Amino acid sequence: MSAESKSQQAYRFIRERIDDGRYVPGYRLVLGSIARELDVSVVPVREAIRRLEAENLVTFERNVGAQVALIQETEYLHTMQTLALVEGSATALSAPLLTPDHLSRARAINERMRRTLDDFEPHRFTELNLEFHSVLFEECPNPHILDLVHRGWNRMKLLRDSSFSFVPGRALESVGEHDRILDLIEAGAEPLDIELAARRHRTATLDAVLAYQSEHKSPATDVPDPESSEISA
Amino acid sequence: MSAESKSQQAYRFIRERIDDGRYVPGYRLVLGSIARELDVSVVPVREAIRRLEAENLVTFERNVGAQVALIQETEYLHTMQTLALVEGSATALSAPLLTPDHLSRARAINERMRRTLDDFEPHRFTELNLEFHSVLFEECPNPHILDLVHRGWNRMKLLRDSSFSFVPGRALESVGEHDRILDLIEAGAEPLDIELAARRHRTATLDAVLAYQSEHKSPATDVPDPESSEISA
DNA sequence: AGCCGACAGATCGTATATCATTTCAGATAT
DNA sequence: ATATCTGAAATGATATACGATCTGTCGGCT
Repeated sequence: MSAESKSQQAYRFIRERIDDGRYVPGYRLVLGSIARELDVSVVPVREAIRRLEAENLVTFERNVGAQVALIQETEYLHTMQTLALVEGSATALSAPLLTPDHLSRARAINERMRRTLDDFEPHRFTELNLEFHSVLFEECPNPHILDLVHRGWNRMKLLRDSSFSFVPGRALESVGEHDRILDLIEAGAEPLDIELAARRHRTATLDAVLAYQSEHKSPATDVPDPESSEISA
Repeated sequence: MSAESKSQQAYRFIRERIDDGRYVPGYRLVLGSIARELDVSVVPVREAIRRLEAENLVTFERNVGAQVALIQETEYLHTMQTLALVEGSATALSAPLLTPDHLSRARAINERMRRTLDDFEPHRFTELNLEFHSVLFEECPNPHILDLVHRGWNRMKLLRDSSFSFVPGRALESVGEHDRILDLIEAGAEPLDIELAARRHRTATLDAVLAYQSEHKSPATDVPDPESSEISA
């Protein structure tokens, strides 16, 4: 009894690989290859790719094929701007519903983040950052907004280049802002104040990233060669 | 030379019917029937439905089939809350980019809205309302946020019951708020003030709708009978 | 050498066919 | 009369097959 349809299976298969970076942006998704790898026909794979396309994780061009979405800088800006908006709102909506338990868990995660700064672990820092906000959003009463947050995060993950998500000088400030947001929530601040604080938290990170980028004079995003990231059979 | 793939054709076909109400919420989308009607096979139709599913316009259950999405009251609340958020942001982002031409066009539409109130034309009013905001969003620099606005509108359209989108006593206020928003933009107000004004504009409408609903004691949303809304061949 | 067109391989797009699951009507038993 | 069973019809899910389109390469021409 397969509890999961083959199209769902294909969806998870591809999605997993995009998330963990095995399929980098620009990697070409060939229907036939994926179908063979999963031992299914191309029809369910097409469906899976269509769904990923609707989620903006892959682009699909007629008679050409699909590839993991490439993020351009301007695209990145728009995504982060939207993310700031929905994260701010999600935080404000959740705030009045958070229990002391939530808050203490969030503080604990934040402490761990602080510790990852001593050892230099950008990847772990980023992970914990998502965990931190996930705790805050656990009680979010509006699933739509939560869904938008997740979409934003997924798009962010398409940037494997860590310089897009971690700026050394910025990390400490970020941890401090987390604490301040928790303070606001604990103090029962106005929802709008919480919303704007959370929003600024994201936009400040964005600004830091952009400053860091231009400072380090990174050349334009290059398209990775699909072949070079082929999965070894 | 068909510039449009059959799956896109099927998508537009269904989408059109959902938008204009021929397929009411709850209407069952039978793959085979739609395929025959379009004289294509079921494969492209499935793809089209998957895409609509990703847009939350239809629900698709394994081995059971697809139907036009049903909106529950709580769902409606979440949608409107999200819409208030993204419309507010879209308005604020657009504001500094609007030319006098945009503003005068918006005012003209708003005047027409005022006129529809004399004659009782709720449907026309709702149409013009979308037009009004569309003009404001023409220059929106963030396509993601604009996309979210459109998704919100589409979901709103699933509520064919006009009492969900038009409250007689509220309409006049709404027109007044439009003018006030335009005034703010024209005066070069702070983006945040514009954002909050636009947000309140939507939430106020929502509140009015809910008050109107409970006042008129509408029974719980009922699931329309798919058969009763069959298209006459 | 560089440009252009034809060919071949790869890949996508869709129709058709078959299998699986659900649904529902009608029969049967309690 | 109600509940349950059963089997056929409807519908969805997937595999396979074939045609269409694209892409890149090879050879000829200027």
